[in-house]
Amino acid sequence: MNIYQILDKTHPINASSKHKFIECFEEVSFPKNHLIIRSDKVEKDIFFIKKGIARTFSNFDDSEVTIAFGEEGDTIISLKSYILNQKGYENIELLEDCELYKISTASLQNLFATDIDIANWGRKFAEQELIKAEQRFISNQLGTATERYIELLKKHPTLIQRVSLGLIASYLGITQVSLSRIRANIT
Amino acid sequence: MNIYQILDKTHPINASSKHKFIECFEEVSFPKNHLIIRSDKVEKDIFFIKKGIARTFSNFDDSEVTIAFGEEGDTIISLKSYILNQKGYENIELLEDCELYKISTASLQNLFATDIDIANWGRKFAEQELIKAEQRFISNQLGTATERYIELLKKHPTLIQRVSLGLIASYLGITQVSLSRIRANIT
DNA sequence: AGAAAAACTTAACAAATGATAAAAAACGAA
DNA sequence: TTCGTTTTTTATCATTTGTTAAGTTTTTCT
Repeated sequence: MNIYQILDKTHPINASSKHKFIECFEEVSFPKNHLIIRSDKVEKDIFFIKKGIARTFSNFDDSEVTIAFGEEGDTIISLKSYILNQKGYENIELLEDCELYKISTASLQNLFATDIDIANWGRKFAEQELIKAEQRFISNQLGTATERYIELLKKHPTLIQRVSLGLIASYLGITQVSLSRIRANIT
Repeated sequence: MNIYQILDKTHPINASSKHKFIECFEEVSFPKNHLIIRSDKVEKDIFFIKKGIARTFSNFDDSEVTIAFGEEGDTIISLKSYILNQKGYENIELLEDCELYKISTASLQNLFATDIDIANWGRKFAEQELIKAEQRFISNQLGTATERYIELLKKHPTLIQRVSLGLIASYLGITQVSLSRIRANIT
């Protein structure tokens, strides 16, 4: 998915603003297993996935939560770095070799402050992420792990082939062993 | 909390834009138990709480999830109406007699399209809600209901006095009976 | 104040999930 | 391919949370 499609997906931008915007991006590649965002750092860049898949997760004590998976067109971002310029709670690792579009938060802030079309793009971007976050929250509060797993299968059927069971389980908020048991029961 | 404080809390706006912005608000009052946002409607307005407390919840089948409580300075909003102009999944009821500031989404869209300062205010607003949503999600995935209850007590000590146990339980994702048992165990 | 309604607690049993361990299957590198 | 590693399954037992029901306390209304 190229950068034009990625930006347009969020919000249309007029041609001259879009040109200015796209000039700030750089294409980069990283290998599988690369830890691209670290929770102990204020991250200076955000990324969009051209090709590949990533996992956002958070560590506390000895346990780990998978917050999200990102596929082509999705964003790799430390929210607390991007929004508050603070150390985040997210780590993001690449689950495959990835091709990414990179832009610095400094460039973004500058574009937001000077171009109303891009400012509204930034607003739409946050709003769409917010909708996703709330839907995710509601579906995790409702129903059993079995229901959530079946819903995930329906919504992201390809994900199960690309990602290990343990990570899916951590995304669903259960242990890998529980998920294996659930799979045995629904077939 | 007045409308100046509420708007500034999110993002500073220059004086003339702020004046234009505030002119679009209207003060309204509603009694306790009023259902101000309904999930079966596209809502045309959003509200900020001057005085009082509200609860956002979602119904599916026969169960109900409390998504959030809103106190003074917080927003009463159907995200899907505001962002996508679609019917939402949220109901919002007032838990006390409330004084509110009201603005139409149409006015907001108009302000966003024409004033870069207000567009960036809208961006910051969505971003801050996003941070809250993600923190909430992470803390609900981690640890036991007991830990989440203790965390809530620390973060919002006044809430427990203003809101019934059943609603707190539904916020924590457990039943009222379970929460009562938890309270009996931690004292 | 007194009656009715709502909120909260307690208890017993059921269901879902966690923890641990061991075995089987799938995957990857030499 | 083959050996070693990782992933997945299966099983057992412990813990947490849900369900139902009954009883107590608190709040609300007249």
